[in-house]
Amino acid sequence: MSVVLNFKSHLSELFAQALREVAPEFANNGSAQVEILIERPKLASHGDYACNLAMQLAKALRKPPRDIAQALIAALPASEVVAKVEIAGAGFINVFVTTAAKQGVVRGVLQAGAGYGHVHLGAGRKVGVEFVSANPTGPLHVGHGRGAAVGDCLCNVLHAAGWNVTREFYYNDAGAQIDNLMRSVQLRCLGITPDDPGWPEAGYRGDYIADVAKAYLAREMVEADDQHVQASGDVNDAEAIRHFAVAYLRREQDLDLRAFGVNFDVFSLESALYTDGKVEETVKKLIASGHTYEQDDALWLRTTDFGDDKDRVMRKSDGGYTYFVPDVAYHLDKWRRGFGRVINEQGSDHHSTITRVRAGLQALAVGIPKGWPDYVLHQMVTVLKNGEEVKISKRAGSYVTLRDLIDEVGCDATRYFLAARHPDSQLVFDIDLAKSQSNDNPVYYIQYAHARIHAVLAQWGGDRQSLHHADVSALESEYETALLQRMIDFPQVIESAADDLAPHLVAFYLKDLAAGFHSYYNASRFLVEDEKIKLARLALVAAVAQVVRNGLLLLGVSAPEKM
RNA sequence: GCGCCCGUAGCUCAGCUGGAUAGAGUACUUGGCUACGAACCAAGGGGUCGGGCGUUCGAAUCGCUCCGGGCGCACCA
Repeated sequence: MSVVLNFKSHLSELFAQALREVAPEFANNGSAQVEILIERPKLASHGDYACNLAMQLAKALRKPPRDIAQALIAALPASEVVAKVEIAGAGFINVFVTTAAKQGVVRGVLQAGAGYGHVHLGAGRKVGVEFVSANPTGPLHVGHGRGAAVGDCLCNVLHAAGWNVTREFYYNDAGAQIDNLMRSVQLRCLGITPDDPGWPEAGYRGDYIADVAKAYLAREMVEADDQHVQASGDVNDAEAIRHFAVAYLRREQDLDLRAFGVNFDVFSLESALYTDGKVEETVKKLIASGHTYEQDDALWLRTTDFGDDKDRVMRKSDGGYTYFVPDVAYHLDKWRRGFGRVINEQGSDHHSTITRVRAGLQALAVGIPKGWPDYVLHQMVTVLKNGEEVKISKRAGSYVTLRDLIDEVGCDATRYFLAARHPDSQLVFDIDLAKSQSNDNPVYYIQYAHARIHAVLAQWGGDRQSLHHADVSALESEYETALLQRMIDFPQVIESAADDLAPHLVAFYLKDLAAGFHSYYNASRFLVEDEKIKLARLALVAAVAQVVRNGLLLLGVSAPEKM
């Protein structure tokens, strides 16, 4: 007998068959349609799975829902998985799954190991995920940290859901902000500080600018994976300063990201889009498309043809391009690299670019689908320190850097904090709370479950491989079946997180799983006399540890065996 | 003014492809280590799901509207 673990789809098929018998016109190839929804009830007394089919059909069939439920149950094909079926409430059909069927998950988890939970939604298709993409004009702050945590976790989840994921970082290393950066460093080289009257309004005021200037004057070398830049020390060489400052700050950002456990496959430079001629090419294509026009010495794109509320300038009257032109060129490049799907994770303050970029891509008329690319926008992070909000402004030099957070509250806790909330909700990061109560952080609660299990397994000292074939038929208690069911849910959590682009679901799932384990731990003993019971329980908790570990790795959080 | 997001327990947040008695953490009260890790567990109080109207057998969830908060509305990026 093959082991059924995806009870949801199994039950869905059973109900589809029953439906064909009871109301054929609503079945798959019938004229009317109804969705067969199998959900997990909140209360255990309502069974393991519930189906609301009867209530959906009641009106059309003009029969009481409970009568329809009765008929559906009568028509339900036999299954080894189903222990009991009940009608409840207004007409819910509650299904109880046999404990024996649930027990199969233990072997399933232990054999699949790190692969347990993986699903095939993506079918190996390519998806490009761009995230962080901070301007190389200063250190990464909390907001970037949220982008890094959410984006990286999303990538992990998509990978687990069967997508072929590429992580990409885009550097806006051209344009006006970089000019400001260059000028700020140059002034610092000349000994002018932000407090001096000659300091420009748009200049960057942070202390790190002085560090860059000092390094430049000292003719330091910036070494990183893809770049080696030697400072000339010449205060009058604007190009050399620009080049060095960008390289210096990119290196700092890379180091921060690495310390945060986030790695990218591809780094794209805005400046390269100019030097490679991709910006020019995009402009020519847009002009050829007929969606552009000249007005007031500027070149405009008629983005209103594609749903924008007003047209946008492409080439300014001073001859330079606006930001969104290289952005369109960049996305055209992504499309040509074969990404049928692209997800951009950004702060919600960038949401106005969405319409523009999509409009530009549509104007190109190269076959890019309308809603391409996808966006995940995280809301702003406000930071509390000493009970007061810290205003983040690069220019003012007021900062809470990602590096500070990693140093003060740790990488694991920071990642968990930033990834464990819905991207749509604003986030208050209370630094004092995160620091002072770091032991109450939910991430430790989850890690503790993992460590506890490993302590038990170490105490036992037996061959862990032997647990893969343990007889688990003794696992019948309330605690045990609850844990079995939670582990069965894991693949569906990954599926939902990938579908909804909502990595925080993994964090909440893990908290529930850990809670289930801690309750079990306090209510039971594992190293008991009875060999069969002992091995069954050890197999169960070993499987739980595996799922906890798999989930923590999705979040980019470590799964320590001791803490 | 227009667009996007949010408003759920004192606080921080889940739940939102409509489902049954709205959940967790924290804080507060009480109990549990001479047995595998107490960074844990068990029990208790705490709610007009921002307000109103509507759709529905059924609304925290969908629609409209009002109120409140965040972000964005450049020939900046």
